[in-house]
Formats: sequence, structure tokens, C-alpha cells
Amino acid sequence: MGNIHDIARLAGVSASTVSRVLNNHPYVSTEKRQAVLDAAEQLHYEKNINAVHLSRGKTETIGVILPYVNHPYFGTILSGIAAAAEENGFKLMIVQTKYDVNQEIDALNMMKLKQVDGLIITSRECPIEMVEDYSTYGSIVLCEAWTGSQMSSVYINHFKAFKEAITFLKDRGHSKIGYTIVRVDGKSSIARRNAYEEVFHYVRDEWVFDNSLTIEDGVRVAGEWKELEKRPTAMLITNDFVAAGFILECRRLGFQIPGDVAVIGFDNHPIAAPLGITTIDLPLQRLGEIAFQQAISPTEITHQEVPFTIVKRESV
Amino acid sequence: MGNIHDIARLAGVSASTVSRVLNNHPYVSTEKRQAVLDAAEQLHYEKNINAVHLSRGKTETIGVILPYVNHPYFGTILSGIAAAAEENGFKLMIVQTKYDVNQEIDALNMMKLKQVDGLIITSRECPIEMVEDYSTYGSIVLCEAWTGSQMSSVYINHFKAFKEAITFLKDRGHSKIGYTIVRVDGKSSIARRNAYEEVFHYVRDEWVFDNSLTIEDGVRVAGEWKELEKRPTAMLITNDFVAAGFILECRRLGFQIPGDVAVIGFDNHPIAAPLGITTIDLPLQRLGEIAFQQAISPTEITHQEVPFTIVKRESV
DNA sequence: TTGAAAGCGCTAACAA
DNA sequence: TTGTTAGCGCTTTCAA
Repeated sequence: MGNIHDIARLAGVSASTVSRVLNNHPYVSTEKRQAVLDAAEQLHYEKNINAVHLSRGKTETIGVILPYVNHPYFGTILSGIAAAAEENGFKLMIVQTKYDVNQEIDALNMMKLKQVDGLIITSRECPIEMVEDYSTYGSIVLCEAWTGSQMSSVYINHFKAFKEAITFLKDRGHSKIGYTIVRVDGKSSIARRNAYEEVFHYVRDEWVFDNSLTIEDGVRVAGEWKELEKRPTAMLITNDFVAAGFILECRRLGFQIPGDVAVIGFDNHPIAAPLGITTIDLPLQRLGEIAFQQAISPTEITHQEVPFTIVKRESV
Repeated sequence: MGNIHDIARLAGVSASTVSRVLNNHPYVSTEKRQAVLDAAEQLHYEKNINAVHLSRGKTETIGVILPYVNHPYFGTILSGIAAAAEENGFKLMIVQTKYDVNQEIDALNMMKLKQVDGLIITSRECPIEMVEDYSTYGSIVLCEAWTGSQMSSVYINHFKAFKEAITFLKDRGHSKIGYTIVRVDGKSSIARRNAYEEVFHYVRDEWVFDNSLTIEDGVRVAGEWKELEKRPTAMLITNDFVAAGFILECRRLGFQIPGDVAVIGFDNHPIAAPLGITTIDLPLQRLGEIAFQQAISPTEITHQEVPFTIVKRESV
């Protein structure tokens, strides 16, 4: 316990000298340095980081906004962010929004209040203009395609990835292709629709399954797919978790993969390999690492697209 | 911008009155209150939370130590913690340790430095005595069986759960039972060995597979299981992810589940249902919620065991 | 190389 | 109901 002044008194120096020693500043004589160190030791001194933050005006902390911490997509991004934060001696503050705007605003306010130096938004609900307004308070990194000059971005080109997947299926003779999305008005959902239309000119609405984020959703979609009069012969699925649920339920219902329906997933989650899911590998861990770097580099705004690769297995 | 004194000046009151208004204290006249509010509005005032933290001596922030943020076991606990934190207006600081002691110490130090008011340790590497020493700086919650008077705990009784699972298999005629663990010297590994010995009096070392945490590990273990001269006819597996890898790889190798080998997993992760995995349901989300409540109740140390239930499916 | 002094911005006990 | 004052504990400029 005790503070910097107690040390100063005990060591017979001023508080500023103590501060210098504690922060490894040069220009402190060896004797005084040692006296300070001894006194600190003797008093079991621990610095109060809040005072440091107040005084310095920054916290070496980055906030992370994500809808669900325990979803593999966001969890993997978070893991990358956490690894990079550790390397750079930064702390991480997380806010799980469950896609709730108010939660997101709460997180944005952490930056206003100087609780965090920067903010990484893995998925956004608020209008982009509103988010941009907050960039005066600290650095904001978006994990979505964006090219403005106030906020950095790192993202996967969903349009390109989706188009490549569709083309892959089309090349293998599929013309009846369905797909799943998380939410109809989501950003990547729109990109996917555009990609679809560019290949097939027309999207059959009953072949688009929304609300697909989890394994359970995949199971449900399989049931819905089965009931269709005209079933797609191939499905592009939000992520490998949903694909896993879909495939396992299809099998349970007596269908063959890829015989009755071919499947392409996204992420290349570890579950994809043993299930033989053909998938689009997304470097999510890497994306998280990049996002962190951008977050701590407020002066240089960059926009980085991370590459994806198709991983061929047995589901197509 | 601007601070509390600027508001005070503009509103023609003292800083303390401003503070009172901003914190909804009673005993402020309506006129002065309004004047302060107007001034704050006009100056686009934002409070500096670091000053508040310094002044109050607490941060309304809880730290969470976990080995891997994107592992379903820890991710689900974290999700429960995050939900409870949100409800109580607390922030969360996470530290991903990857089972590295230094990372854990780093996290413990956050409490020394008054960066967090409390700490939830979902998995521990440091000696318990060392962790306990930190409890003078704030509240510590352990997610493991523990009954000391300085730290709260919330946990699953691994011994009991494991014993029940073994008994379940034994009752169905299995006498050659293997199992997987994360690390040989882990706390739950020891509990499991004890449970095993209580039922069978003897543990055959080649039937214990360590380093089993992920889907890939499950795949690997299936290969190892196959190579055994004397193969267990049943396996108790660390968690449903590992079980998924194990089952899928066994099938790929031409074995039947449960014909050639029965499987029980842990967690009741969403993947368990479509794969038909018999599993021990662990209320991890709930565990996280309880841990949070304990973390913000430093005065009452409690020890709570959360119940598990066996979920019967087709893998046994 | 060192210290004094002025912050950083907010809270709260006390007195009025 | 309000203001004064003394912190909370550290950093940093300036002058010596």
C-alpha cells in the first residue's frame, strides 16, 4: 500500500523522482534510483492505474463489440484480438450486444468516457454515420467493407466469396442453389443477394433461409428445405456450424450429401474437416490481429481486405 | 468537451452541485439542476470515467481469466458472465491466458492496480495460495471446487459427474472404459481418476488420453484408440467437441457408435443433439451468471455447486 | 539530475 | 440546499 508520496518521503526524494524511477526514465542517479526501489519494496507499493490513466489521458485498453462471445465466428476474431492485445500489453474490454443497438451505444460511449482508447466493431447495428461521429473520441475499427477516412476497416469481401462459391457450384452443374443468411437486412446478406443476382439474375425467395446463425438453425433449415416443393440441389450456408446442423439433420432425414443436396459452408471451422464440409476458409484469427493493430494506430487509417480460400472436401 | 468546472462556471454554481446533478443526488433546487443540465448540454460535456474511478476507488469492472475465449466451454461461461454484467451495468475485462501462468499473473495484477474490482478465474494455473493472496485487493471467484473463506466459488462437481457417467456405462455392461482429459495434472483430471478408481479400483493408463480439448484432438484420439491392442468399449470424453471429433473419425474409420465404442460427452453443446451424443449437461451459462454475482458481492463468500444432468441420446 | 508546482477531472465530508 | 476544501494518486513542465 501507500502511494508515490510515501515512497518519496521514505526515500528522501521528490515524488517526481519516484515517478521517473517507476517509469524507467533516464536522468536519475543510481543512488536515488536504488533508494526509491528499496522504499517501494518496503512499502509493498502498487501503483494505482486509474491515476495513471487520468493523468496520461489514455488507458491502453481497447473495447471490442461483438454480438455473441461464444459464437465461433466472433469468438475466433476475439481470440485474434486477444492474442495481439497481449503482445502489445493492452487490455481488452468486451461488450456482448446480442445485436441490441443500446448495447452498442453503451460500448461506443466507453470511448467518449475515455474508458478505452479505441474500439473494434465486429458487427454493427447503429447507422454508420452515427458510429463515425464517435471517431473524434478515439480510433474505431470496423470489421466490414468500408472506405471512409475516419475509421479503419478490415474485412472479408463477402460479395466475392459468395460469388466464387456460387460459381463453384454452378460449374459443377448446379442451377438450383439456395442459401442461408443471418438477418435479411444484414450487410453481408445484401452482398450475398447481389452476388447471387450477378450469377443467376434472379433470386427465388423461398430458397433464401434467414435467421441462420447456429447449429440449431441448421437443423431447422434442413426441415424447411425438405418441405419445399422445388428443393435446391445445393446450399450455400452462413457458417460451418449451421452447415453441420443442416448436414446432420439431412442425413437423419434420409438424404445424401452431396447426392441430394450439396453444401458449402463458411469459416473452415474445425468441425468442417471431420464432417467433410467443403467450405470457404476465412482467416478470422488474422482478421482479429489486424483489427487490433489498426485500433492502436489511430493516425493511419487503413482498409484491409483479407483473402479467403475455398477448401474442397466431400460435401459438394 | 470541457469539465465539471466549466459547467459550474457557465451555470453559476459550484463544482459539487454539478457533481450532484450529474449523479442524481437529491437536494438540488430545480433551477440549479436545470442550469447545470443546460450548461452540460451546451458544452457537450462528457464525463471522464477515469477521474471517477480514481476518486471513488472502484471501477465497476470485473476481470475474467480464461484459457481460450473461443472454446465453447469457456465461451459459454463468458457469455453468462457478460449477460449478468450487462444487467448490472458492469464492464468486463478479459484476459486470454492460453494456460500461461504469466498471463494469469498479469490478470491478477489488474486487481492490485485497481483496474478491476473483482476477478473471475474460469481456469487456474497459479498455486491456489498465491491466488488467495490477491483476495486482499478485491473479490476473487473460482470456477472450481473450493471451500476457503477468502474466495467464492461456483463449480461443477467433476468427481460426481464422472462417477455417474462411468456408472451409467457400467450398468449397461461396459467394463472396459477409457477416458480423455485436458492435462494430466489438471484439477478435474485428478477428480476423474479418483472417480474411476472408486468404480473400477484400477486405471489402465493406456486408456487415458490426455491433451484432449478440441475437435482435432478428438480425431487424433480416435486414431490412437484404434491402434490399441485392447480397445475400450466405451469412452468418456472431455467435452462434446472432442466427442464430435472422436465419433466422426471413428465412423470414417469404419467403426460403429455405439456398437464398437460407446461415447459419453460433457457440456451438452448444441453439436451433441444432431450427432446423437449422450452427454452430461452442464449449465455453463448459469455458472457464469452466478460467478458474476459472487464477484460483485465481496462481502459474502459463498460456494455453489451447480447441478448436472445426463442427457441420453444414441451414442451409448 | 532534481524538485516544486500545476495539473488530470471528479467526489464527498463538512460547514454554512 | 449550496459552496468550500481537501482529497484520489500519478505525470510532466519548468526552473534550478
